[in-house]
Amino acid sequence: MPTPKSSNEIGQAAVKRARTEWRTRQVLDAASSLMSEIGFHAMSVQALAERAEISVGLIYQYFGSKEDILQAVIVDILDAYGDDVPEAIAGAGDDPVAQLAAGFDAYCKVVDSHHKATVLAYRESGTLTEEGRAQVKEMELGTMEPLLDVVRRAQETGTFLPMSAELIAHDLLLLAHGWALKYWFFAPRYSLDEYVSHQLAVILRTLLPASSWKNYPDHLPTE
Amino acid sequence: MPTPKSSNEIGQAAVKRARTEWRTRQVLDAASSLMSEIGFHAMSVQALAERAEISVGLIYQYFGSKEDILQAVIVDILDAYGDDVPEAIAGAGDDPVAQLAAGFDAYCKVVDSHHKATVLAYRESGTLTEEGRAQVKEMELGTMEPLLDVVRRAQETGTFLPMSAELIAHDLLLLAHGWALKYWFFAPRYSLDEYVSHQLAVILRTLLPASSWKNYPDHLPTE
Amino acid sequence: MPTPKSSNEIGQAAVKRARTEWRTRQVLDAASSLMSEIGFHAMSVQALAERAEISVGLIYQYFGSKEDILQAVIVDILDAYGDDVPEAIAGAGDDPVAQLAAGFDAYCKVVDSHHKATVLAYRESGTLTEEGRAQVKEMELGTMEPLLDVVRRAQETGTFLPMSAELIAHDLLLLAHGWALKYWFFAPRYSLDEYVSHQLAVILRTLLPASSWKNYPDHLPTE
Amino acid sequence: MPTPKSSNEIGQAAVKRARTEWRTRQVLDAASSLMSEIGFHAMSVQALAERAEISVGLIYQYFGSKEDILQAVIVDILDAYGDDVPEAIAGAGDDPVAQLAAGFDAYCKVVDSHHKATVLAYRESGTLTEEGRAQVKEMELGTMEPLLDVVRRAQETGTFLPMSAELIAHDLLLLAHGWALKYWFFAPRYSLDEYVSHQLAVILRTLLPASSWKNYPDHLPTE
DNA sequence: CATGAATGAGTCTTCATTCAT
DNA sequence: CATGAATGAAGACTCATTCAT
Repeated sequence: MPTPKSSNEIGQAAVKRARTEWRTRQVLDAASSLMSEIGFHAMSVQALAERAEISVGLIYQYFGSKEDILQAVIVDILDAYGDDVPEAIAGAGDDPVAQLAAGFDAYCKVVDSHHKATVLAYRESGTLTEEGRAQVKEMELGTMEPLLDVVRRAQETGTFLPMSAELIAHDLLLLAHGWALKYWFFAPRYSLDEYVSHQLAVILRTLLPASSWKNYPDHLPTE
Repeated sequence: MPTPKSSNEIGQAAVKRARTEWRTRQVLDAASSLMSEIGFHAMSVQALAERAEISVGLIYQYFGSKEDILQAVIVDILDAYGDDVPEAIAGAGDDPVAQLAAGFDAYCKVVDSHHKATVLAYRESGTLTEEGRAQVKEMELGTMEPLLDVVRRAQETGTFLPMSAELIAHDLLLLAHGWALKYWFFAPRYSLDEYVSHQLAVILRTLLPASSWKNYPDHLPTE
Repeated sequence: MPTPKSSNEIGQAAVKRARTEWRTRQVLDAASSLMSEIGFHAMSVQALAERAEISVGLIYQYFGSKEDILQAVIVDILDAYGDDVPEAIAGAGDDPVAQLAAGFDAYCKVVDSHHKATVLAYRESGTLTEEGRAQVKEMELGTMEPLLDVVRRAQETGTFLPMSAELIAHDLLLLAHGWALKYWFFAPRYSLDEYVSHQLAVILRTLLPASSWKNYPDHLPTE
Repeated sequence: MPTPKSSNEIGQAAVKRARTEWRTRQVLDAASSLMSEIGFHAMSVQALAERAEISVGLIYQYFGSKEDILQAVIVDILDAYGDDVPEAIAGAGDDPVAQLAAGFDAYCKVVDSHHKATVLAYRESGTLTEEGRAQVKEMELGTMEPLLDVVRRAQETGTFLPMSAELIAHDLLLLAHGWALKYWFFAPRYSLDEYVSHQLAVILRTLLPASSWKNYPDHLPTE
């Protein structure tokens, strides 16, 4: 006996979609925390189901395989950068130094709030399929893009010295990720702000001609 | 403790020890390459045995568990730093800039030649036991020590600016490891030397007062 | 805890419970027969699964380990005594001799019907954990209790001679178990009834004063 | 180069034989204690070699397989009865009651001194091959023989009542073995002598006509 | 004789995935 | 939709046995 199609069918579909989204999020969050704690391989799908308060079978209706979950978790983190970093840059006015400072700060804040998941992404990306890995690599390069743009534009206007913007952008990423990768070392010794200031100064002393350092007393200590 | 056989008993013991060492190395090398390729968890002990051309049982005579092998592989890499880096520094004369350049260069060369295993160490150190992880952490800090010393001594003589030597040393490590962590990105685009020059310049511009840059034309481009 | 389905939810739960019980019994019976045939250690879990017509994985959903199965099998046998022996005694009237005869007979009948499993319990109890062994010991003493009670009460009324009731009860157990332990010798030569009569007579001639033997012509042959 | 055959070749052979015997005993003793502690299956040949202070390879020159060792250990115990029990009976004079008492006492003393190995024989005899088991069964019946003979002869002279001598002899064995099988229960509560007296009395009250009990005040308490 | 390094088949156990309900 | 019972392939690890030295 087929379901009677009532007039509020659209409303029901919306409810359905919302529920699906809610379930997916629940699984993703549970997976993220569980994997961070014990790692992808040590996490059984049954354990994940328990943590997510969902049945094993249902998980397999949202995700095709255990690996798909890992993929989704990593993508989920990388998505976070897409929103926050450009927003911070956009709100930093016209000065490229301020833009870079704001962007890097935002980037590091995301790393900090997801520091376990960030390490997870480093650790488990080798577990993904070739395609999955490719997607993650591409997305990661994408998170770098806003910072890269700031550097390139400032080089064009002559504010930053000419040098490989790519390398510099990678350094920024690496130093930001470093906060997560060596969290056990840094977190007990430095505040996130101290860490960010230091690393930003390192990069700015490379990017800016020494003669203009004095214009940025907030970011570069006078010698 | 039965009857001693003959006068060349010591020779026989030496042969035995040599064989043991050779086997251990065989396993370690096979494990390192196999784990780098497919990861620790995906590597079955059976597969390791085949790659090492040794029986499964014998592996367990040298290593207590699969995890012990991982631990040994990681320690094995970390050992490589202990020899090369101090030697490079010692052979670099009295100038701290030259020392840092030589040390960092040596460090990066080790990273480069073990770049897969270096990534492995990042990836899989979470798989180790608490003690194992502690040992690895400590050893890793140990690899940093020689570079840290150079920085500290140069700060005392006023050659380097005063700042957190610890943070700088960690940056050096991170940037060196970055070569391995993003090998897929860097290696096709830059030579190792280019990478090293760039990163060294970044750090030196931070450590050296701008007024002394001109004294190191090899490491710092004139603006 | 998702939406309750319908009014027959309780019925479904009952079905589930029944299936679980059935499976457990399936495993226990298969294990009992297989272990009796070839021993605990020679029985692989794979073989057990095949005999029980169940998958290996499912066995581990009901039992935590192979040893748990052994424990359960032994406990299962010991449980059989708890029901039959007291019932037989209760149905034997007021005469302690009749009670002892009925109890011992029931005991031996249980031994007979589980003679392989009884030997199994002797053989493999050393394989259990300390706690498992303790539980089995205690349960075994429990199976003795009803017979011990009969003896003690009859001693109080003077029907039985005063002597260590404990030793007598243990003798009864031992002689009953003897039927299983030396089944290969006894079974082809004597019927169970003959065996029981003989052993009961041995014990009664010890417990009863010679003067009262004539009152029990069914159990004690006149000289 | 073949061994030079010297004149004291016979002496050397004797030395060789003695050494072999000594090694065999060492293995047997180590096996007996090790198996009693942890069981046959839990005992690895390598562990046995260590305990026996002998190499693994050498064990396999004296015994064809691990099971052979078990067989040898059990036979070794059963041999002990062959010497002691007949001797005790022979030294007990002409009275069958005294003979039985002496024989049973000797039997129990052997059980007591090998109580762990006795349990071992019960536990692990199922592990033997068909032939091995047959040999052990036969030998066990052999240990019963001397006691069986005493009973039969006394029945012929009318000292003991006519009844199945076989059953009685088995009871004696069972009760003797009971000391080992329930050592954990009996040993802390009774001395071996008390145990033997009790069990002997049980059997004698069955074998002897009540009218002759008074003639054996040492073994049978007057009512 | 004596050693113990070497083998590899076989064991218990886990867990991703499916599917009847 | 949702469940979780059921599956069985695959993995780490052990250990009886052999054999070159």
